[in-house]
Amino acid sequence: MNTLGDLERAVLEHLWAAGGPVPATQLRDAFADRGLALTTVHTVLTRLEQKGFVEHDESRPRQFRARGTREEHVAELMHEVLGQAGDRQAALARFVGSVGEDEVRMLRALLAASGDDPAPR
Amino acid sequence: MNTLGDLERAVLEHLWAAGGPVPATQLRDAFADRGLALTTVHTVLTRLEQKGFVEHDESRPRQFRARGTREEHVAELMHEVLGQAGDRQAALARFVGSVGEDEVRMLRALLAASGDDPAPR
DNA sequence: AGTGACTTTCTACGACACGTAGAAGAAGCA
DNA sequence: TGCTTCTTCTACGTGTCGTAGAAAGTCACT
Repeated sequence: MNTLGDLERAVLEHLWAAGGPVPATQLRDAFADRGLALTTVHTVLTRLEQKGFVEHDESRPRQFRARGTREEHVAELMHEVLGQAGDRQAALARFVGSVGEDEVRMLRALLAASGDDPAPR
Repeated sequence: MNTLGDLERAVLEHLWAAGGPVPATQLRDAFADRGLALTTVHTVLTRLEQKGFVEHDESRPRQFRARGTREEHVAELMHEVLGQAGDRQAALARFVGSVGEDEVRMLRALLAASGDDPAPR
């Protein structure tokens, strides 16, 4: 399922934030506080790629980028988690019940908007 | 966060399904197909207890039970996951957007029900 | 009180994931 | 061609998890 280590997550987070493609060296510099070796960054990127979270092009200094956005990822994870519930309705009810006031409004708006609209992207 | 191994998860699942308190021997028998030793079950239960998922009483053959329901757990996980999103609204939008037709209706009902009611608990 | 059965605790080992990186090979540039 | 940088290969240390043996504790019954 979704097992990402701390560094893996941090790197993926950085790629999400970057938006565009990023060379490994830039990631190493971004985590300068940890003093990571470039090979370490490469290893992590390779593992993230194996897990399907990252891809790279074939330019000389390779450019890495996240596949999908952080929000897509989160939504997907929420689905996976919800899938673990025996009673989906009950789980959704609890989720909605413990969500903030503002978020409830947000949800109402979203549900109203996607009224009979099929495939809202 | 949410790191449960396969066996840990299976045991917790069983406790959730059982509803009530369960002795370790019963769990061992429930997983007879795996031929687990009783001590193995105890180890797993102890670890689950350390992680806050399980508790036991002090009766002679100890009775173990899950803290909280599976649905509570799922709802909590969904919150944790949502918390990882930078843009909560975008994540929620994606989540809602990719949820089934029936579940959308369910959500509408839930949101309508908890109208202006504060603290649904 | 003593013995046998069952329960709980302690300790440990193998497997695997992850953080970490050195060493070697490949590619580009001066 | 030689130097520099990038990429791949391999590996080690640590932590978690599945697994369980050994030891210590508790109970019931004779």
